[in-house]
Amino acid sequence: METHVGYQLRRASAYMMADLGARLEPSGLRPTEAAILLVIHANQGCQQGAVGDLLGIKPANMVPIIARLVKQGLVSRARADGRSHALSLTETGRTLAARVTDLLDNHEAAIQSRLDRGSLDGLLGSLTLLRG
Amino acid sequence: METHVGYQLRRASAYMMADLGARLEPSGLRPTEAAILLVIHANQGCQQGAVGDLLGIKPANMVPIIARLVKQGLVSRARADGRSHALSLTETGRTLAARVTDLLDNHEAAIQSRLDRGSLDGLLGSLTLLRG
DNA sequence: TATTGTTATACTCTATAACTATA
DNA sequence: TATAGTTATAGAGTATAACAATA
Repeated sequence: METHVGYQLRRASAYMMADLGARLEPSGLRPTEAAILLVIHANQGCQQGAVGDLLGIKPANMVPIIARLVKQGLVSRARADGRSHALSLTETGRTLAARVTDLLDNHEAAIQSRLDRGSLDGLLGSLTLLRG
Repeated sequence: METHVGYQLRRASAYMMADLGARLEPSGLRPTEAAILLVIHANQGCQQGAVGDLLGIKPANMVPIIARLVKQGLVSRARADGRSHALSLTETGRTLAARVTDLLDNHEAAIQSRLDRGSLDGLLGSLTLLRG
């Protein structure tokens, strides 16, 4: 299996997700929730569907995730028009987003410390080509 | 998110798993089952726990997977000692393994066609460094 | 008619804890 | 005591189909 890119990709991704999940634990967020929080933070007032499109999450799966973030007091929804909601972070949400950004930076630093600069750039380029 | 290795890894892996799942459909196997089938094929008589160790699958999760492969008539178990089973492929299992190998080769070829030789080698090297 | 979001549901993979049987 | 496997259960992420409300 060592020369199978697909398999190595899967194993590396699984390892990273486990690392990220552990690092995010103090935030109380799961990886997907953390990603959504940061996307909303960077795009205040965005629509739910747009966030899903950006992260590759189907509309049907966005619903319970957003509902939980709202319930936790991190995200607020304002009626944009009759069928869409504008999402933004609450004060609590913004504070947590800053914390999550730090945790995620630590995670990325841990990954990147295993590779030299050239390998990192090459890896990012290759992954982008494989992404879809 | 474009410069986050962890995130790009996750997206690339998800895309690949979807592709692999679709390509394996005619075999009736899921990606994890296909990997196990090929490992047993390459290691006739191996123990269940050894397969799990190799693929990073916990013992508790191996149980239903192997049970299903046995039920499908692809894998047979022989008592090795009182507590371990030696796994091997049935005739049907070997035939399917050959087919699965072809499907997996197609999958890998599709991935690798997006990268040049140097990028591919670099990617495999980097993924190995990140794997654990 | 097309868009936005929702409900309900199922599947795949993974994780932990507690257990049996054997060595 | 340690090993191999098992049972039961939960969680996280993703998928599809059918639907309501709005534009």
